[in-house]
Amino acid sequence: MRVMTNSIPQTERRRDALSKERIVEAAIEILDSSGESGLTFRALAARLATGSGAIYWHVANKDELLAAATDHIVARVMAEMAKSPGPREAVRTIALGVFDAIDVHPWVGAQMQRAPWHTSMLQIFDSLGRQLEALGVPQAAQFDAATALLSYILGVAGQNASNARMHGQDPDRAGVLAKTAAHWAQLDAEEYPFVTKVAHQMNDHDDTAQFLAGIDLILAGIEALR
Amino acid sequence: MRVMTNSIPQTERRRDALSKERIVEAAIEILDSSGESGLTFRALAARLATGSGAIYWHVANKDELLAAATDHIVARVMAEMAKSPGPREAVRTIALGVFDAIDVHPWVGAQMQRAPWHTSMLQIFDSLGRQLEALGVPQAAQFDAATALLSYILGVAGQNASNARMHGQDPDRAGVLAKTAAHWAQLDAEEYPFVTKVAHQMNDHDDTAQFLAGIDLILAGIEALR
DNA sequence: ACCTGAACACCGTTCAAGT
DNA sequence: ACCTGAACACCGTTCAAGT
Repeated sequence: MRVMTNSIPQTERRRDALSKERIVEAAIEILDSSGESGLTFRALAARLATGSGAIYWHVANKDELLAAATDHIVARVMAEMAKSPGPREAVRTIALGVFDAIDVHPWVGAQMQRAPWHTSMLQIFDSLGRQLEALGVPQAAQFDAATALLSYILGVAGQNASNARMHGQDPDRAGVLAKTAAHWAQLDAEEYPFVTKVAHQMNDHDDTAQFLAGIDLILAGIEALR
Repeated sequence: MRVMTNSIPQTERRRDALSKERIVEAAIEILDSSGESGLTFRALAARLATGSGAIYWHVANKDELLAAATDHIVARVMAEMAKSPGPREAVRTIALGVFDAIDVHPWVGAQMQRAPWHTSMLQIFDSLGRQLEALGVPQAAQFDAATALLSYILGVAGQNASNARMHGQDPDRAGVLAKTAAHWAQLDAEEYPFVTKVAHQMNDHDDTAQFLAGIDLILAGIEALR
């Protein structure tokens, strides 16, 4: 008769055992609450009630940790993406999904910039590219068009990330905009004729609407290719 | 009779005296040769044959140093910009000037992302915006259009910076592209139908041409606004 | 196999002490 | 007024030692 051991099988660990998943989840929580500068291996180890070296057993280094955290967010975005009727709407939906995710997790924007050809970016790139055929874009132009869309999205993503870095979790978004508008308005009109002219538009300014306006501009240019 | 001191007037210092200008110049040299990670106050102090604390007498902190270095590069780009005949060409010239500067100084791309509303960025933003009137863009749409152009430029800038961070001063750009193309080609065609389709285009790939193709796409969209 | 936590080799920044 | 360089408070990462 074989003796049954009461040891826990390898696939079924203690609730509080360390794993890459738990580490990534904790990292995302720290990134969301304390920003990019708040994520240190010491802070992460403290939250997981372990030593900083233990994390290195599951994760190679900080780059891999940030990449895994970004993958986690992007995967969720792509999964929740409802099928859209037309290709034009699909592109807007993808772009908006990324934009909203970065609004909630600004550090994702910085990470996307840092590793633009990582898996999570390739998923977005591919789903953008898939729509271009349906839009009637010639084969030869599809690559450039998809790259343009992705570059624009990454540009806005990076700016949102740096805004968050600068102003933290500042709830007074309107106040920041008003301050910028006032600063622009008082610039030398000889040196900055355009900025002084559009300064007032900074006040009643909708980030999301402006982002979509840019997407529409590129889409209009793409449709002109036919 | 007043005694003439032989002390050097304040405006005319010793050749090797420290100054913000000399510090910024040295910082740019280090950034160009060793990349962003090479610029430390210790390395900078060593190159200037002084103590690290001395730098802080002329520069508040590392952020100010990076901003000043970026201003220096951007100012040169904007100054060398020849007047272009039409507004369409002017936008392309500005964009190309920024693109080329970032090609030589990839760290500028990262810094532009970090501080998008700094003086040097405002100059670019303004000179882009000035062309839109001549393009016949309605007043209400000019702000969005200029922002879209800048966001796209910043997006490409950030990607170039991260490429440089990854591959350093790697002269084998073609080899890197070939490697990426090979990687894309062997991806699962079910999961990445678009990426696998365009993989071969990564091989004979011209960064500058692709960047300008994106600018032209946005310009075509802008011209459709009339 | 996995975890601990001290130790190492760095950072940016400060500051008492010099000239 | 400007410079020096040791010191401080951090980092990411490693690794001998534990379980």
